[in-house]
Amino acid sequence: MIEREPQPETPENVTQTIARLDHVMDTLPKRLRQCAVFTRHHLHLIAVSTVSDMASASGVAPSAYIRFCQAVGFSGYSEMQTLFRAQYTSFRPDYEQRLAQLSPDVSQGSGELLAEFAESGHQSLIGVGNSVANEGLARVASGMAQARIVHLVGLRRAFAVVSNMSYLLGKLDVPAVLHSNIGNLHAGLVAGSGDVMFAITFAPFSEETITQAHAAAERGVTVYGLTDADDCPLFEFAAEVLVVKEHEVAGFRALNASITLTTALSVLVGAQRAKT
Amino acid sequence: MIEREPQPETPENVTQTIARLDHVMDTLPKRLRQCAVFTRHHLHLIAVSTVSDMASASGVAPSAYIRFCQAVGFSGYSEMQTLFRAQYTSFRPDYEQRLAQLSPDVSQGSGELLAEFAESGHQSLIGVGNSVANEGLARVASGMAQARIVHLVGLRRAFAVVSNMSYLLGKLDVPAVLHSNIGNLHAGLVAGSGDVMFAITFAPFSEETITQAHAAAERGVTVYGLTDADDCPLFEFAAEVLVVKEHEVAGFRALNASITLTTALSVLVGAQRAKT
DNA sequence: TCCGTTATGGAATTTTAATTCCAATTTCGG
DNA sequence: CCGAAATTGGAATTAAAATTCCATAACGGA
Repeated sequence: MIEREPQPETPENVTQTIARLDHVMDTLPKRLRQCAVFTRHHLHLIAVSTVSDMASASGVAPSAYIRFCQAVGFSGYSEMQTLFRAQYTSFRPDYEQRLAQLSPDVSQGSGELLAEFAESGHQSLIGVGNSVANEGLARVASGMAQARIVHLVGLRRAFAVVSNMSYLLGKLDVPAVLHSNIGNLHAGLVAGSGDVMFAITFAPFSEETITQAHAAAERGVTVYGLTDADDCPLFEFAAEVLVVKEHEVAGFRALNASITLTTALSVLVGAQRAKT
Repeated sequence: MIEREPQPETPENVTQTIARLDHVMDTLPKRLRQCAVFTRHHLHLIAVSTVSDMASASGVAPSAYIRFCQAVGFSGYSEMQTLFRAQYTSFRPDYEQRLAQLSPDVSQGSGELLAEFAESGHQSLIGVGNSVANEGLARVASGMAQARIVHLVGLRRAFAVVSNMSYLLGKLDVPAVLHSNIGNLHAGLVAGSGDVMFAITFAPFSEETITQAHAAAERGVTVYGLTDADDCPLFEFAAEVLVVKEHEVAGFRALNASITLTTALSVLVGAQRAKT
């Protein structure tokens, strides 16, 4: 028998899996490539689907899908699924330990840490493509597109996210105001009829942000929100609240999901506005 | 046989499930209550776990866990799990459609766009882990850790990135100043001996940022940089320049790589500083 | 304490999913 | 247009998970 390519090693995390996927993509036969293409765009489904689900979604027989898993370096579907499920169960025993040894020896760990954050970013992004947020996104976008002015509110961790939105919306000629609390301008009072507010707050929720959003809502301003927890006070008065789940490393939550979602949102708003 | 309580109806969504959980909580016997308590706090695990997983996590036998599911109104664990999985696969009905339009690339829907950006994020992150920047990262981190004050400079697209660094460094007790150009403060002139500047600029490079960084460098301040192109002017006078390649969608570059890299950097600086 | 009732854990069973195997089909070099 | 090699779908098998059953234990009222 002809010597096969050096047997690929089992991917150990999402990052490696994606890398290998991209790598083998071109070398696979038709059906297996279908699996690769579909899977690449629906990574988040792996954790909650059976082989048959993934196979039929890929337009392929279950046996083919398993062959695909093997081509990517796993022993079968179960092994691959375990890897993608791990992110939800990530109170993994060794996780806290690993991070505990983070501070003792930092110099050695700089590459390691970066890789951890990259991995964490991948995991955050996997969650972003699906779920409820999708549907609400279109509604929020069209609401914002019709606004006279969009008020952006977000403090602390959320500030970077609204900064980015502010930049993007500006570039797209969408009238937007980035509210910082410099100079005590109170967004809730500045906003007027026909305006829309987009407020971002992550747990533990910023009092200031909530207050401003609430004030705006009471003045009849449509408030949209983005948060990372189901018990966010924004739900009480916002017209729509988007939810992202960010993965975290060593207590530092990533921003990948939030930034990606809000970037897409901004572009949607810009596009919708340009049309009118 | 004595009339049992009116048989609870099957919850149809997560909201109803939670409601019923809270409702029956007090009426359940010991073991089943354990299930309720654990499950209430780990709802997200249901979609990706087996009965045995949930049972042992609740400290209970599998059969008990199933009885618990029935007490909540489901026919068994499978039915409950299906409900929780649905939220990840809510667009599953049109799987077949998707399959059809798979190979020719996406037509723009809001969901599709989001998926594009998520994809773009993955690609950016892949680059971050293995690039050359790795090695420089440790040097930049230790340089920043020894600084009296860290000056953060970045405009336009880069502003969101420095905002985030500012937040993180603050949380980590690293003295850092976020320079905006509000009030015409010129970072290059404020920075003094023993300070370090971290400047971020992406192509096309911000004149303002370059000027400020240059001025600082001339005054003897160590300048570190982050950019996305090899011809960045920062290379001329910065002590070290990190490079990230951001992927782009429809002309909008992502920020995933930059944010991930700078987050890791910030944490490294914080950790190193805490040690001394 | 005793008895009837309810609750519990684990073994036995059923159901469903994962994987392997193989015959049929396609692909490609000559 | 033929034959070898690779690829594929589906049937057969194996593995695993879900559910039921039952003997035992715990509980609560007389």
